[in-house]
Amino acid sequence: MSQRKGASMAAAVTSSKHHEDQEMMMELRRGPWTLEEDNLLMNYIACHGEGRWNLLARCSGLKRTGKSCRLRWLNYLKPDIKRGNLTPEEQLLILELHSKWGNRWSRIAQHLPGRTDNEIKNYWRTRVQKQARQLRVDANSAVFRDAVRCYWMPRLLEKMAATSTAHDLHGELLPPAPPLHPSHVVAGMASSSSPIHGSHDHEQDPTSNAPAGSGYYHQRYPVDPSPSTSTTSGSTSAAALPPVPCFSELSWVDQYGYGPYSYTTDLDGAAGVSSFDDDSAALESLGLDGLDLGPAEADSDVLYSDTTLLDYLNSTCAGGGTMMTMMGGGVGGGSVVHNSCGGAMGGCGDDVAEYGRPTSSSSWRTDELVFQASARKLGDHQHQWGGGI
DNA sequence: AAATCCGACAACCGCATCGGA
DNA sequence: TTCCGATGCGGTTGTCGGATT
Repeated sequence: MSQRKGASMAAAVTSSKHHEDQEMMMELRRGPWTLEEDNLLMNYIACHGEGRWNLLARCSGLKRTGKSCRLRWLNYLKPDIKRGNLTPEEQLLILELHSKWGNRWSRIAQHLPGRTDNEIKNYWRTRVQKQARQLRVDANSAVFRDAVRCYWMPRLLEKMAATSTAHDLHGELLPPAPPLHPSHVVAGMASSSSPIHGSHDHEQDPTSNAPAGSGYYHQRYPVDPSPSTSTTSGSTSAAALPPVPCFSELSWVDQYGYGPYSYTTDLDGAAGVSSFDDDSAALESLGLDGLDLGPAEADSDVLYSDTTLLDYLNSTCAGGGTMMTMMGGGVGGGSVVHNSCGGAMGGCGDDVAEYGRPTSSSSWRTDELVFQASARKLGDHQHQWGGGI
């Protein structure tokens, strides 16, 4: 435990006026929750309901603070918590809402049923801010947000469109594991005091067979695979998301030909479409979907030369400008985002070597390189983020 | 094979706000 | 009006497993 925490604990203890409080503080458990603790908490809430967390902490037999109990419940045990990777729709929504509200995680979370503010916050910090760090720009800067809009968001839109047309959403995005609500665990839970580290359990591919002894994975991540029975808060389907103009309405993507890569036809001509389609298929095969860049492939640099990816970026951003106009109108309530991306992206090809790491490095992800190159270019233009607040 | 690094996320902390006495 | 406990929010840290060296 860190010195900071140790000091804070000590300070809390010494500031306590009563020996009882001191004793209680000394006995307080911290760190990962055990199965038994989860069991206790769920049982208590099942009987008494949520709220009055300090009372709960005192009466439930848990040696935890009310705060800790509340957090455990809200972020982990609550029945409608949705587990698993964020869908492209959700990622897009987060990017857009964050552009409007900033770090108002709880407010953003309200628009993503089943997702917690903590989860969204972590997503932002681990995925989005990572990109910003690599670019050496502030994640809240206009430059970075433009880059997100011109590269990232179109990618997510493509992914969404591809997913909606090529797959059953539920088959693609939902873990097929049978639903098992935490409350189901209460009765049949095996006695165990071993620490639980959910972050590692659920990092496993939900679609893969759970390894032996990983039953808690299913206990942790109750998902209702049936659209007909899913509730708004518990569903993972895109349809369950609140109606957000543009982003959640995939229909216009198809309607306007903004489905997977088709819009490049108008912008780059037939010659560009061919190689582009090849790349898109390959990109798809790698699982590159916006920020969720797939694992680095040993031959990825061979498959996707910078030139081809930059063509892709040029196409995407040029189209993205148009798309952003639509986005700005839909989401921002009428503000129009000018097509700055197409121009800004015009010379990206020359900048990859300048800004990116050597492409011979297998650990370097070409997508990131292109993303950063695009962001650098955008830095020359300093366009303001278009989504109205 | 071992050591180290890194990504991801659960959990904790401090502060702000709310609401009742 | 003030006090105080409960709750909510956002920032930060600790820990783990996997990837890399």
